[in-house]
Amino acid sequence: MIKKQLIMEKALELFAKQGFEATSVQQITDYCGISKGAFYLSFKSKDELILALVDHFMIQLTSDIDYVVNSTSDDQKLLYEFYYTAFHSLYKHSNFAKILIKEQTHSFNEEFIFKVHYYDKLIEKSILSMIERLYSIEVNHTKYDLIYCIKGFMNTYSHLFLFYNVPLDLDLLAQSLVEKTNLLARHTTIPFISQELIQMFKQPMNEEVTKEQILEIMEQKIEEIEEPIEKESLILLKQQLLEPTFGPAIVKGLLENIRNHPHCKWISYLLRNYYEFKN
Amino acid sequence: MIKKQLIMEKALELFAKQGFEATSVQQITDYCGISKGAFYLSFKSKDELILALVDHFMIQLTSDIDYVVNSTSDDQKLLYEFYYTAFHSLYKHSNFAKILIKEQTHSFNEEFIFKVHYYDKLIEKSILSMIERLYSIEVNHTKYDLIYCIKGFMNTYSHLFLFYNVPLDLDLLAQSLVEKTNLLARHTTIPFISQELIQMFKQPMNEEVTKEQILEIMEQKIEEIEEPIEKESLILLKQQLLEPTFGPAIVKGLLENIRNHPHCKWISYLLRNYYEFKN
DNA sequence: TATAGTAATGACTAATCAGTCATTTGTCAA
DNA sequence: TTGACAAATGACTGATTAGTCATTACTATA
Repeated sequence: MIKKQLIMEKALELFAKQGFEATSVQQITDYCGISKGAFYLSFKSKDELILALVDHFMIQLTSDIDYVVNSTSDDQKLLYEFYYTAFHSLYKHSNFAKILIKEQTHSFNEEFIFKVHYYDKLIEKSILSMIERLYSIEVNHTKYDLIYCIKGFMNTYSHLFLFYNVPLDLDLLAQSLVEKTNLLARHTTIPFISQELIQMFKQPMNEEVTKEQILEIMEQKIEEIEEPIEKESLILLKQQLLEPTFGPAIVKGLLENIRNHPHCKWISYLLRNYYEFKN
Repeated sequence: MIKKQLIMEKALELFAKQGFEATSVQQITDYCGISKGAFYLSFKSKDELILALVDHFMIQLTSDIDYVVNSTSDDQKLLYEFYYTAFHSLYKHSNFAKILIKEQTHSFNEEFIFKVHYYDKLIEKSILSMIERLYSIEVNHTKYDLIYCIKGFMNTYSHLFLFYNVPLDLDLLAQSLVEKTNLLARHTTIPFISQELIQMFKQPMNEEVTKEQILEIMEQKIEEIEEPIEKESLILLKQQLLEPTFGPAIVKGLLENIRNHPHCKWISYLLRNYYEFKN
C-alpha cells in the first residue's frame, strides 16, 4: 500500500512535467528506485495508475468545493470562500491540475474522460446550488450561462499559476472573481447557454451512490487508515450507517473529524449528502 | 505543391480526431492514398507538418481578427464584430482549433509552442488596441485583466461547438459576450492581472517583420497563387513596396482584393501594418 | 538452521513508430 | 523508340514502448 503511494507521487510529478503518454513506465520505476515488475504488482496497467490519480485528487477537489458551499452560512462571504477554496485546492494539487488540463481533451482513455466528466458534474452541481442560493429567481434564465462562466474563470485563471508561474495572491484572485461573478449574475440579460442547451449539461449523472456502496468504501478505508481518531470516527460512522444510534450533533462531529484526512474526503462528501447536512 | 496541401488537409482531420502523437505518418499516407516515402518528399518530418498547419491557420485567425478591429469604424458595433469574426474563424477552422486546444499545453515540440505563442501575442495586441479605443482611459488599470477575460471567453465558449457539438448561433454568442465584456469593462474595480503581472504578457514579441521579409513572402506567394486578380494584385503590391507609385486608394483596393484569399491573409496583415491602414 | 511463502527483479517479447533508401514507375524531349 | 531525369514506392532499420514471467532475494515461522 505504501509502494502504491510512492508510485502515485512520483508518477504525478513526471506526468505533470512531461504528459501521460510521454512518460514511460520505466521512467516512473527508475524515479521511484524500484523495478518494472514491482510497478505491475501495484497497478495492473499504466492506465489504472492515471485513473487512481484522477480519483484521488478529484475527490479532494470535489469535496473541498462541496464542503465550502454547504458549510458557509454567511451569504456575503460564500462566493469569496468558494473561489478561495477552489483555487487553494487547485494550487495545493498543482501537479494534478496540470495533468487534468493537459489530458482533458486527449481521448487516450475513455474511462479517464468519463471519470473527469463525472467529477466535473458534481462540481457543477455545487456551483448551481450556490448561485441559486445567492441570486435565487432573479438569475433563473441565466443561471446555466453563469455556471459556465464561473467554470471558465476557474479554468482561465488557474493557467496563470499552473503554466506561467505567476505568484498566486489567493485573496486578490478570489476578490476579483467575486466582483466579476456578481456583475455577470446581476446584469446579464442575454445568456448564450439557454434552456435548450441545458440538456448538454444534464446527460448522465443520475446514478445515486447507494448505502451499500458507501459501506463498502468505508470498510476499505478503515483498513487503510492508521490515525486513531480518524479510524475510530470511521468505524463509528459505519455503525451509525448500519444502525442509527447517535444524534445529529455526534454524527456531524464525527464527520468533522475525518473531513481533512486526504483519504476520507470522498466518504465525507458521500455521507454529508446522505445525511443532507446542508450547512 | 498540390501534394503538400492534400497531406495538410488529411492530416488535419486525423490530428483533430486522434491528436498529433496518436496519429502515425503511415495513417496519414494511407488516408491520402500515397506512400510513406512521398510524405517525406513534401515534409522533412512529422513536426514540420504540424508547424506548417499552425502557420497556415493561425495566420488566417490572426489576420481575420486584426482586420475586423482595424476596419470597423463604428465603435458601437466593434466588439460585436470582433466576437462574431473570431468565432466565425474558429468555427470555419474547427479541426485546426481542436488541434490547437488539444496540443497547446503539450510541450512535445518547442517550436510549436513558440509559434502558437507568437500568434497569440499578435491577437492580444489587436484586442488591446480594441479595448483602448472602446473604453479609453477609464479602463486603464484593468485593461490587462480585461484582455485576459476576453481571451478566456473565446477559449471557454469555443469548447461548446468544438467538443460538445452544440449548434452555433454566432449572432447570439457575439451579443452575449458583448454584454458580458461591457459589464466587466465598465464596472470592474479589482483586477487580478495588475501592473506587476503585465510583464508576463510582454516578454518576447519585439521583433518587427522587415520589408525584405515581406517581399520574400510575397514572391513565394506569387508563385503559388493561380487566381488572376489576386496574382496581379500581389505583383502590383510588390512593385509598390519596392517603389511607391500608387496613391493610398489604389493600395487599399489592392489589399482588399487579396484579403479573402486564404494564402494571402498573412501578407494582407503584414502590409496593413506596414502601411498603418488603421481603418 | 531449515523451509515455505512472499516480494522484487530485469531480461525478454511483441508491437509500434519515425525516418531512410535502393528500386521501380512515370514523363518528358530528342 | 530511347534515354535521362524526376516522382513515387514500400521493405527495412533502429529505437522505444507496455506488459510478462522465470528467476532470485528476502522474511517469518517452526
